[in-house]
Amino acid sequence: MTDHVRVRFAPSPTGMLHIGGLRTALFNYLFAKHHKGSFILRIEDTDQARYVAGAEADITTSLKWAGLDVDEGPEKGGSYGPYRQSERSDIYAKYAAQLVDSGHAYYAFDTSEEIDDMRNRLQSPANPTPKYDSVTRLEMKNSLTLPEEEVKKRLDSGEPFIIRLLVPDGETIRFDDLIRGTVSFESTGLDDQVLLKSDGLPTYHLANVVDDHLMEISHVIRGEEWLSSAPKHILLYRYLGWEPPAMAHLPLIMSPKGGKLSKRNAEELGIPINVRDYIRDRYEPDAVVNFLAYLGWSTGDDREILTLSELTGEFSLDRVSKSGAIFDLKKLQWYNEHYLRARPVQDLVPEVRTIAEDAGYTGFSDDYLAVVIRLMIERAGRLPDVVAQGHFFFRSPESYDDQAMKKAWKENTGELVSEFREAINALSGEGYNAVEIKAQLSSVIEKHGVGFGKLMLPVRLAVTGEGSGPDLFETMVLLGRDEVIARLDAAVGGLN
RNA sequence: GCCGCGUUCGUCUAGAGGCCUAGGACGUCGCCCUUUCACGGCGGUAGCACGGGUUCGAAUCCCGUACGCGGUACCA
Repeated sequence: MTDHVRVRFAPSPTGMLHIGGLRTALFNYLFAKHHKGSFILRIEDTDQARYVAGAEADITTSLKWAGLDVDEGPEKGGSYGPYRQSERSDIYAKYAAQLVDSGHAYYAFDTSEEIDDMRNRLQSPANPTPKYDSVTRLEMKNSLTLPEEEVKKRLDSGEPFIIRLLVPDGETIRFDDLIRGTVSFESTGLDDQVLLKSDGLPTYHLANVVDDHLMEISHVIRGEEWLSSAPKHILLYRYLGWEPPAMAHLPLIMSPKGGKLSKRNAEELGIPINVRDYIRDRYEPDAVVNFLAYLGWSTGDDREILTLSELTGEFSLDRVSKSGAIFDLKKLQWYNEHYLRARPVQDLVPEVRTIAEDAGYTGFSDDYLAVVIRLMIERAGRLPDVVAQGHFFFRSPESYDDQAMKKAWKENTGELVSEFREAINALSGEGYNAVEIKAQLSSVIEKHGVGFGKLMLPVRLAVTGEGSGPDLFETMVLLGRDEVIARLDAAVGGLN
C-alpha cells in the first residue's frame, strides 16, 4: 500500500458518456489533484452483450474536452495496466477460484430458466423479488448442494458454471462512507452475488474489488447507486484478505421531473444527456465543469465562479452534500454566458467562422467576424447564438418580424425611411460612421416632428429583419453603406 | 414488499445548539441605464417536510411519521 492518493473513474463502455458520469469523473479528478494524487481511467467492459463500439473513444474525448487529464489509462498506459477489464479476465478467474477454495464462494450450475422458476415459485406480494440467498441456495444446483463427485464431473465435462459469493447469514456489515458517515447493512438481506459469469468474465462486483486492490486505489468515489452493493464489496475485501479503500458515495443528479437523470426524462426537457451533446452545442467546458462541481458540492463561502484549477484547490469530500441535486439548465446557461463573455474575441473568431460556414455563410474576414462577435456576444447564451441571432450580418433579411412590423410600419413609414436612405447615401468614406448616421436619423425625425422610434424601428427592421438587436448604427457601419441602402430599398419596395 | 440513503426559498446551496429577524447564487418580479433587445446596476419575492422529545435555548442532537431517491440481474 501507499499513502499516495489514487482514484479511478471506471465507466462502462455501454453508451456515450453521460453527463452524470462526467460529474463522477470530475469529483474523482478534483479529489486526486487536490491531494497531488493520480487520476486513473479504467474501462469496465465486462458485459459483452451491452458493449458499444466507439463508447470508449467517446469517454476519452469527453474527459479531454472537460480538461480532466488522465494519469493512467488505456491510452496513456501506466504501471498498473492493462486498464481494460476485458484484457484482465485471467486475473479475476484466479481470485474467484481462490474464493471458492477458501470457502467463501461456490460453483452454481443453475440455468437462467431454473432461476426464473425459483423466482416465480417463491414470488408473492410479501416477497416480490426472491433472491438467490442463504435459504434458496439450498434447493438450487450448486457445489453446496451437489455431491462433490457430481460437482467435479460437471466441471470436468465443461458444463457452464458461475461462481457466487457465499454471503454469511446474520451478520452486520458496517463501513465508513466519507460522505455519509457510518453505513450498515444486515448480511441476511444480501443475495449470493454472481462473481464470475458463465462466459468466464467477472461481474462488476468482483472486477472492481480486484482491480481497485491491484491498482492500489486509495479512495473509491462513485455514484450513490452503488451504495447498496458496497457491503458485498466489503465482504470480498475481507475474504480476499485485503484492506478496503476508503469509500465515498456521491449524491445522484436528478431530473427536474424527479428520478435519476436519464435519457427519457431529461431530453424531453431540453437537457442534453450525453457529454458529446454539450460539445456539439458548444457549451464552454469551463462552464459545464463549474456547474457540475456545484451539483452536490460548494466551497462554503459565497463564491460560485471557479475554474477547474481553482476548484482543484478548494475541493474536499467533506463538503459534498448527501442529497440528490436536480439538474438546472437555467443555471448552466448562466454559467455558460459568464464564461463565454470572459473569452477574448480573437479566440472566438475561428470558432465563429466554423459555425458560420456550417450555416453556409462564407467569405467573411476575421476583422468582420470580430466585430460581429463584439456586437452579439452580450446576448448570446452559447456561441452558435452569435451566428443564429446575428444572421443579418451574413445575409439580407429573408423575412421581417411580424409583431414588430405591425407596431412599426405605418402608412408614412416608407417616406421617412426613403428620406433617411437619401441622407446616408450622401455620406461617403469616412463620413459613413455611427455618429454621423445617428445624426442623419435625428435630423429626419426632427424635420417631421416624430419620435425616435418612428424611424429607428423601421430602419432596424429593414436592415436586420428583427425588432430588436445590437446597436443599430454600429450594425449599419459594419454592413457598409451600399448593403444598407440595398436593404432599405428592398424593404421600402417590398412593403409599400 | 424488503434493504439502504436522503429531506433548508421553484432550483443549487451556506448553516456542524445561541452569531439565524436563516445568508449567497440561478430563476422570477420591479426599478434604473438605454435607439430596441440584451448586458450591467439596485431592490423585492420565496424556505428549515410533519410530530414528539433532549436542552435555559434546535434548521442544527435523538425518536417516529410522511415523502423522495437508489438497490433488489450471469448490467454496470
